[in-house]
Amino acid sequence: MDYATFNLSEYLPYRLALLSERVSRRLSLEYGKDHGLSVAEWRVLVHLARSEEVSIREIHTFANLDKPRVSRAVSRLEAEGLLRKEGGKEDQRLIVISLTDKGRKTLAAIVPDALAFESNLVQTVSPQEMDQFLSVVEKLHKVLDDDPLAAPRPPLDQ
Amino acid sequence: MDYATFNLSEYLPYRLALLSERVSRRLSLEYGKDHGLSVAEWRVLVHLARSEEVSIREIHTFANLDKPRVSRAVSRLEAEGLLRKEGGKEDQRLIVISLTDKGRKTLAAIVPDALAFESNLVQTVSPQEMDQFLSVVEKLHKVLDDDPLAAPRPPLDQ
DNA sequence: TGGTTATCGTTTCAAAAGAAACGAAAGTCA
DNA sequence: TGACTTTCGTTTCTTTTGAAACGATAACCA
Repeated sequence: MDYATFNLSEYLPYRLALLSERVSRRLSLEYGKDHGLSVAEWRVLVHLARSEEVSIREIHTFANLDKPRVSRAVSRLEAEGLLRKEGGKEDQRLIVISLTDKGRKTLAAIVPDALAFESNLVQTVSPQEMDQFLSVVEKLHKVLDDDPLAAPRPPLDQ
Repeated sequence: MDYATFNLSEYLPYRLALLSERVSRRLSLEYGKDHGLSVAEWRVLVHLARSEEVSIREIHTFANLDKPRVSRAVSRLEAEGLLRKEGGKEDQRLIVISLTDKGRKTLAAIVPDALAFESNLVQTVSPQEMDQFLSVVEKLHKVLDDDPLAAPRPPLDQ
């Protein structure tokens, strides 16, 4: 009957999910309100901010989104004129995705808000505290990296 | 063009989501594989571990699940015989949910695995590091608590 | 070279999600 | 009392999700 001592609100996986869900939901108001973007569309767009030409596969790998989600997000962003899709020249299977001017303008409008949101969020956390926090995050990831049943960690974006 | 320096993989909300998604997905294998539980069903069940009789509303409040999700998870768990639903005596609107013996057995089987998963996850993190980590988590929550647009934080389970 | 295998992006399809509306049961208050 | 409001859990309805299958292209290799 030992399970009676189990406390959900102190269970680390739940705590991580709770914080992440709260932050994500609040953040999505930031880019969803004015620009009607979903989480997937936001991630696709900001990934494009740093890399001029990418494939679906690359976004899938770097932004922790499964292939169908990327495919759909890219199609929607194309339909709204924020990016363009072209057939690959070298490899015909690949699709070359790049930002349009409208996409660049949208990014230029959203990114400062997103950064301000992050700054506000961490306003009471000192740089040392954040370093230590992130080092714990890294340790948790490392354990999962060694677990064959865990999803692989996306590579760092450059 | 300042957005070109934006790096998704260093953006805190994304880092939180990435870690949480990786942990949750791996954990769900633990209780999903043998017992076929969804995240919502798992949360409902472990909330019941500590409180004998609860309502849908209470689970909704404490386990960070919206009402339809709780309602459906409870119905499925009832269909599988892990819990029972009874009409409230005092307040006829409330539903009194309690574990069955089968539910208790399932909990007794799953909770040790879940705790072992957590122990394994934090194996390389010292108690002090975890305390500091959780204090940063708390600081981030506090900022959201002051934000009227953020979802309210669920109260601590006792 | 030709046959097999792997990878690309899309689509299918069944299940899950969640905002909104709902009926039913309390609570409020003139 | 009786109208109005609030809260409970469920259901409706549309959208999203994601595993699996798919056709198309490229890579491998005997």
